[in-house]
Amino acid sequence: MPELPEAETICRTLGPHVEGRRITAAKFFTARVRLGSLPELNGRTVRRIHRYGKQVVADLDRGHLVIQLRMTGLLLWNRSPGAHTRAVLEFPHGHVCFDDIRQFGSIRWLEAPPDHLGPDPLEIPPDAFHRHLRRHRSQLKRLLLDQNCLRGLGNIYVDEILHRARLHPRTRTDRLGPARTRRLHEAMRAILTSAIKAGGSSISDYVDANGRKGTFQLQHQVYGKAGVPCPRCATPIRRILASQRGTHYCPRCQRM
DNA sequence: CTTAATGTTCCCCA
DNA sequence: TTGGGGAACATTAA
Repeated sequence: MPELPEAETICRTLGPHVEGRRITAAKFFTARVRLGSLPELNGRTVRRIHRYGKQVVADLDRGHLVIQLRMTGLLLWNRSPGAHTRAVLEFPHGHVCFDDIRQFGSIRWLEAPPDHLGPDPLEIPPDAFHRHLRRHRSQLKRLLLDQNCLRGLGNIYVDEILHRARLHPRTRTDRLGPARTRRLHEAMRAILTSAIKAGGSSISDYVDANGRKGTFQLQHQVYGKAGVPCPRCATPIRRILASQRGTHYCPRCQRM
């Protein structure tokens, strides 16, 4: 579920509950949720909650807990554990449940903070973004989804960003000129900041750490809207497969 | 019963 | 070496 705006929203809603607090117990209910070996967490203090791309990172007094939410992961403050609860972190004043229906998510421990992925879409300047994309010659959608190229974008937001930028998902990145890259950069910033402001997109079951849904799905222009008239030109939105993902775009506004 | 789902990794081929 | 296709992971809902 979480892409950059959802991960950001989870951090903003979870941070105030646990930052500066001491972990009193860590419980894991499935083997696959732990990626690698974790040190003793009991007694460790959570210094800060922040995101790295789509991942939620808890800085501890030593080391970092990195939580990959993948498709269905959720971090929930003070909710009773259920059938899909894979791990629980306990504090003196409450607990965090890591719920994950599909079990693709994971929790791992790193001595040093993660730094292996591409730049953050909200931090990269327009000119660097242009040079960055020009270095590859793949389909635009594929490249934007590649976390090694850019960290944080996922299927929903790439479709929304490409529609706003009026770019076809199969555009070759090596044929993007400065004007179109600039448009893409502007669209990326605009969509992501609006989505964060709206608390993310709740399509199926995403909620923030307090259990609240986001509202950005109400502003979606193309994602999940195959056959619906394009808000800009009324041409029916088309759904194709690009980079193995369902891809929604306007065949008239977004030409190659 | 089949298909698709907000993600990532790995294997294979050109 | 680079890019792209497909499978795999596990679960639910339409």
